[in-house]
Amino acid sequence: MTDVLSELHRRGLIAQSTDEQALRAALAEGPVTYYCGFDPTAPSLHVGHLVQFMVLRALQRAGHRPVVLVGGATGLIGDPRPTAERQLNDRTTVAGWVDSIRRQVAPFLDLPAERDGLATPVYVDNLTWTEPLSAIDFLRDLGKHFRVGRMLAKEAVSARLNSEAGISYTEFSYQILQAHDFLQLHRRHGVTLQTGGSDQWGNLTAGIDLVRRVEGASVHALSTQLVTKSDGQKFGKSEGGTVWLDPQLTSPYAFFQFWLNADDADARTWLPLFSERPAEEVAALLAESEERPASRAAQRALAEELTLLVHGADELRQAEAAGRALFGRDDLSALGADTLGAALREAGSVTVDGGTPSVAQLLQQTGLASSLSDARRTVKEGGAYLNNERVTDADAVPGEEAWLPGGWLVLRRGKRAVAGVQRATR
RNA sequence: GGCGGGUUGCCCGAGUGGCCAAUGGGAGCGGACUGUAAAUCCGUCGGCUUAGCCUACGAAGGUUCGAAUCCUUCACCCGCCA
Repeated sequence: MTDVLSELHRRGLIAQSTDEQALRAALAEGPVTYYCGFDPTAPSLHVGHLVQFMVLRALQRAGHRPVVLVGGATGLIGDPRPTAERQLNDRTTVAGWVDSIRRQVAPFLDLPAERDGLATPVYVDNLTWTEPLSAIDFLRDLGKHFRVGRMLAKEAVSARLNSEAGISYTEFSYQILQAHDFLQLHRRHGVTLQTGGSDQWGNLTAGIDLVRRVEGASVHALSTQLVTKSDGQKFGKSEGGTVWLDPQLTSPYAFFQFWLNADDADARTWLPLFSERPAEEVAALLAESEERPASRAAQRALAEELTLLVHGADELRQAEAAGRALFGRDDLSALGADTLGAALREAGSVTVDGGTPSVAQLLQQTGLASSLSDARRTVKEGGAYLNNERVTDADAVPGEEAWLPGGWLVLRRGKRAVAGVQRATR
């Protein structure tokens, strides 16, 4: 059995762990059943969640057994964020998100299970055991094991107590529910290890304490390093906002572009985190990036590997081709209708029927501009292009000669944001 | 329950009757430079049928020719006291 911990360390994935000697021994001894939870706070997971999958996959590859929890119950309560109280989402919304996230998680672990004969993941929803829990049970059976002093000392809670926002009793209780999850999974599936983000450390240890008190068993926790950006901004945002894993919310093309556009400094720190290539290959790519930054070797490797993982081979091929076509030096009219159409559909496009709208309207309809005012502003700033030519009049309507083969217009905002407009055929 | 402080645009934060769509900083967006990078500089940064109009400063009312600014009530947050 390979030493997973060493791999995880090498890749910079580990932030903290409980007694590493003991954990290493447990992992070496035989298959360990481990879990990681995802709360449904949005319809989709985003790139920030990928770190968790990297850890889950590495453990699975090393012969251990994954359990994936989707927090149908905890999603209704809300894990305290450092800044402010969460807005509660209604039950049907959360239930819908549980389903979509559950489906989204599948390819990460099911595919290796199927293809490489690794352990098949078990999927659970904590609503199963949290919903039937009465207030009496909650307070008597669980509450008694928690000391308020310790709960208050958790960073997530103390940060909020010291902030203007304060904290509600609802969110204060969150750690008890997550600790309960660990206990339930320990009982039901023999789970002895929980992984999660470094911001989850308090919740992870709450679970360990509860299992020890109730079952007298010693279990482990592993937290992942927070992925950062060199300029201090939050990881996982791009021009269009959050980079989602759901292709409906973030197209495979946009996903690919997100990685390709990473800062040099970021790409180098992210590559070991997100790449499952052998260590020597990663080292070679980093060296290449260092010597010839313009090659963007690290960025390319990230874009290719992760698009393949999240969206599959077909989508990767199309995303790559689209990028080549739209950012190529070639004249747009030199592209064939097929290439152009495929690229623009990948980048995002709209169809117009009837009269052609003005440039400003098209910018807004394609989502390149958030409003008509924004579109006009963009044109005024010289940031709007039609078929690679700068547009100067926001109210101008593209003439007959503007339409490219296949009935396409190529609209661009700034250097990178591209969208297609197709004329309806009738 | 009482007293005090607070709630401003994506975020932080000025503004205490007209010159306020609201100073400043950050983020975002665009331009120049580049490598579809970073840094830097410049511009921009509520919406619309864009030389004009509409909606906005926790919510609802009120005073006033005129309110983010004054008054009343409500909601929420923070602190101190019971």
